[in-house]
Amino acid sequence: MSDLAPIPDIIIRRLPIYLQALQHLHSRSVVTTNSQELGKMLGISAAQIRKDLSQFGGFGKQGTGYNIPFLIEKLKNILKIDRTWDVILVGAGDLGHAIARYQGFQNRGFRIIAVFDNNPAIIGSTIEEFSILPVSQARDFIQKNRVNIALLTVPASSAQEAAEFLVESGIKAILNYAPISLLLPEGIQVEYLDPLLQLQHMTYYLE
Amino acid sequence: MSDLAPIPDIIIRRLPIYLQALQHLHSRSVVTTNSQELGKMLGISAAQIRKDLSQFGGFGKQGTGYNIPFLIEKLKNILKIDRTWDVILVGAGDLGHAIARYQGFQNRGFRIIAVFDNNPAIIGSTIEEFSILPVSQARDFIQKNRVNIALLTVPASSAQEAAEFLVESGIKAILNYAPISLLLPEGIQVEYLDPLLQLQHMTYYLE
DNA sequence: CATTGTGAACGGGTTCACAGCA
DNA sequence: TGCTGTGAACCCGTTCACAATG
Repeated sequence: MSDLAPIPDIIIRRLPIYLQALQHLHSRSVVTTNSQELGKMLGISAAQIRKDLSQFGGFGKQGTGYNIPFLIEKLKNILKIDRTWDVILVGAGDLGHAIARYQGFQNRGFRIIAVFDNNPAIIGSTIEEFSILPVSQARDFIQKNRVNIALLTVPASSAQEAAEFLVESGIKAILNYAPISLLLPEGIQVEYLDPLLQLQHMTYYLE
Repeated sequence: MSDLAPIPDIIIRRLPIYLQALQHLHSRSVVTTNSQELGKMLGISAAQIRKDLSQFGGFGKQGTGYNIPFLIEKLKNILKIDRTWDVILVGAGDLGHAIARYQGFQNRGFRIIAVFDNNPAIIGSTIEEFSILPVSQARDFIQKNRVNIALLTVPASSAQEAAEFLVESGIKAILNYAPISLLLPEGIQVEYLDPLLQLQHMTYYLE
């Protein structure tokens, strides 16, 4: 627990996966698990799971394994998802519309609280309960509501510009749906979500 | 090019990213680039880009760098995306609907050619030009049309079962939108697409 | 006595530095 | 001269193996 050295990011990336598996077990009323069972579920070695979890403290019990509700709580703590995060959606095109309508985020710790676009033709129209706001109002909104996270669903051609504006406005983490790499200051979290990259990776192994 | 040893998967994963950057440069009519410029665009070291590309042959020219159209062609070859891949969409709930309507795959080397679901209430209804087919017809369809790739957008609770059925029917690659790990035979490609995992990873670094 | 937690060994990906070449 | 291609060095993540323990 005495983390003078930062925890490797690659471990942090696995924690949500562990959490997902644990919640799945929990939903089936399983109370205890162990590194071997988790490993089989996830295709990860038991040793790695033990080593990953041990970075944060002794969550397990020798001889019995891990208590699932307890470990879920701990992982949520570590990942800071023991709360609900407000996020904004920037870009109300087809993709943005689909995401705004999609209920998958709500109840899972993230809540879309506003939708922005800069197309005058759609500003003021509504998606679900959201009235589409002009991007020019985003800065005030972000600061007033202390929003840290943005979902970026603008076209690739304006993604860099939009991202820079969001960062200047106080956004600290961007989930980028646009198929383009963003260059942003150190310390800004960026994740990329492009199904095409994943499809293109898989085809290498086909035929 | 004499690959007795297989190319590490981590390199294959970077190729689509390189391709994306190259296509971006190409669209701006840039004809030549080099490892340093690409590295800056992508946040990857120049040495790594050179080493990755050299795995597949000498694509560059000392002193000048890489010819963009040539390198794009080569990467498409390697990734086998110098053709169009037919894919099926399995699961026509909200998410499946959004993906079926979304035009982002067409014209980028992948084409949805059918949509399946097992809910009698929606079988036969249409999304765009697709008539939703019963899953029971999927096996024949996959085999007749030699489909290799499926987008899986069923609920998490039925994803494992659906995936197994698809694999038995001949599917070789699954892009899994359901928030659950799949256990499938060796040799089947699986990619996971769950925005929540990415959001949960980013929150670790916030505040 | 089954399973964790962990130092040590291992393996492999990344960086370095420079020879080679247009 | 400028940039690629690449062996060697380095670094870091994974696996191994076992002591510790409830």
